Amino acid sequence: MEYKLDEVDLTILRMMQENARINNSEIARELGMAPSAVLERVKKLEQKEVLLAYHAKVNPNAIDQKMLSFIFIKVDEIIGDEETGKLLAEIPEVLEVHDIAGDDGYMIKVRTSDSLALVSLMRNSLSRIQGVISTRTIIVLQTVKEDNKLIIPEKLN
Amino acid sequence: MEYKLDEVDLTILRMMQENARINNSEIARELGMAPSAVLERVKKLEQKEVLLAYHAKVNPNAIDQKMLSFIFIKVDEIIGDEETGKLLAEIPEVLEVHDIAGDDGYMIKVRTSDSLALVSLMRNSLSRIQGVISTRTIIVLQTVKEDNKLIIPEKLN
DNA sequence: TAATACAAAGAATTATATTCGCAAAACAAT
DNA sequence: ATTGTTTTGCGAATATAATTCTTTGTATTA
Repeated sequence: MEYKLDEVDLTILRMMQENARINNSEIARELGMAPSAVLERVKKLEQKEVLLAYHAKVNPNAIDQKMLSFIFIKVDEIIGDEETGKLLAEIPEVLEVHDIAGDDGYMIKVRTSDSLALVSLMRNSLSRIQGVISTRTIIVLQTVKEDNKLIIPEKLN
Repeated sequence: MEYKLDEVDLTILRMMQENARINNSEIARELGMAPSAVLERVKKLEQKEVLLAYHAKVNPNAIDQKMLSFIFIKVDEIIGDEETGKLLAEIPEVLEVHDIAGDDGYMIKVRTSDSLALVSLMRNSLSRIQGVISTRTIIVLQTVKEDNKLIIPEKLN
């Protein structure tokens, strides 16, 4: 699909990326246009799948998800090609699944309560997925930054 | 800080994580309580830093950010300890900065328009940061899943 | 130039957010 | 237990915002 975003769209995206709960009226004020027009824009951006979702960022520590790790997963390319990624994505502790170059495998981002939960996840969920040959785990000691806010340019093209 | 979240709080978190633009009235309906009470809860959750932010998820392709990579950065531990992470976090293309175990270094998540922009970022931004010894780059071919929705339990403790 | 979108404005309506006072419940201390 | 204190929710009132719809202007295209 084509996008063709103008400056108004980009401003909306910038404001909503910063605060998804901002109201249309405030965006309208900022842009100097009517709230109804902003609403139309937003709906169009959703419909064009430029705006994909609105997520509240929950503090992991508050709900006892203190451990973060990344796991590299080597996959038997003959058996599980597309399928393995989908199966990985179904695991709720797995927040991200990336198909990576080079090692014919995936890198996944996983949140668990602690290292025990991580081990059990690896034993019970990961290794039971067809095509998974080996794993290498990266433990995160501390996260300095974690907002997935993109750089939204002033103008496109 | 202490959290002490009850079932009502967890339901609110679950609903807002799924859709940050949901309105208090709908949460109230779901919970069978008054909208004003929900509002109070939400404000308290924000104040306690359980709810950290509300982000719109923007389609990277729509704004010409087609390339995703992870970079492992080895750091001279004597020079840049805490400082290096902060400097990395200041780069707008850098979406995440994680202090990782083992290699005394960081892993960062980076979005750029293309590989050229990635190279220029590494030359101009990364290597100029004090303490950065070496880098290893992981190129993402395709992302299967990327929602950072946590598992919110039915009950805590 | 006429016809066809397309986008925005503005008014009207509906829905939601927010405030506030009150009451009930939970909690703590003695 | 009982008293005092804090917390939490309710419900009504008001303010604010979302949404719908009609109209108007502006591009776009044949």
